[in-house]
Amino acid sequence: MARRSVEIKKIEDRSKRQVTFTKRRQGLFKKAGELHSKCNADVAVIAFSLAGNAYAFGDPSVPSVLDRYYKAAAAPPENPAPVAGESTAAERKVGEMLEKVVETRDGGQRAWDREVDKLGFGEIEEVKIAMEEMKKRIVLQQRRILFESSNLQ
Amino acid sequence: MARRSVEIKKIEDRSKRQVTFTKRRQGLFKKAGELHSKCNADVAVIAFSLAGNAYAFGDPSVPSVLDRYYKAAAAPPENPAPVAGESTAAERKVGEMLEKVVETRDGGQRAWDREVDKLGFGEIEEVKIAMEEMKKRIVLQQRRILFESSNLQ
DNA sequence: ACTTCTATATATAACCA
DNA sequence: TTGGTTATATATAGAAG
Repeated sequence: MARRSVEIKKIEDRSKRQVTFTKRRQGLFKKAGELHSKCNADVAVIAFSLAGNAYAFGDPSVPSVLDRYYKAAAAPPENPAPVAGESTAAERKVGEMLEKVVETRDGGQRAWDREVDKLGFGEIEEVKIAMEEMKKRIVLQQRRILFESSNLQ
Repeated sequence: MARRSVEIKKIEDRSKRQVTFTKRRQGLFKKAGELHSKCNADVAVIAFSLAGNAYAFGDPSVPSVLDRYYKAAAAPPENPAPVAGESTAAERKVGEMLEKVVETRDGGQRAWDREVDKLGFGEIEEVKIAMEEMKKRIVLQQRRILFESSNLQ
């Protein structure tokens, strides 16, 4: 690359690091664009500067590539959609509760109540925390949907 | 780069294109990793081959970078995270209910029940349908989280 | 298809403005 | 900060196994 050998270690000097980040980011985006035009491959690159600024590049667009990625990652052909991907026991529990409530379409207003009643006393707090996490995810997901068509930089 | 000049145009020969894609993808991922280690920058790269296979690289991980990206894209500094990005009235209602339940951390097992009781008779069905939609999103989201530590490649 | 192996094109670290 | 210039390090197209 340059006048000295590559030195894979972190650059300490803030100013130099900023310059290097900018140059390498440009190079990375250019490479990504070439991969797209030469190989007709969809590609997206996202990078955050230390300052916290987001830079993104996508061909044909960042959101389209990310959507494709989520679909590919979420539904690998050989795994036919295991019903719940919950990662903790409490989250699994919440998933089960939602399942039950959703299934009870005929049902009284007490569907939620019945599900909650089934919980042991100690589970309540765990489930609430899990619920909180899950709600954050829902909000994130919805923000994502809202910004489906937008592109940074 | 190589023995001839670069030719930005699409490579027609399938076999050559495949080889070029693999080589350039590796190069791109390597560059991304260097950007991370040298500049301490979070970075993600996603590429799809023409065959439709997904390849992803992320430091510190693909999902963490994507989450950061969505937050940055969805919450520009002047919009301080509006609590709900729900798109329908029923989904907004579900969001409010979740909020209430989550807030009642002290609370009895009846938090859900109380929230459901507040609904008008006609709202119940709408809320259930919204819940169903939201649950789908949760499942998708959770599948996504499952792939948090994995790097396709 | 997948590896090495070059010859050469590009990218870029250090300078300098 | 930003934008060149240049000397070198890397990346990679094509070839050959």
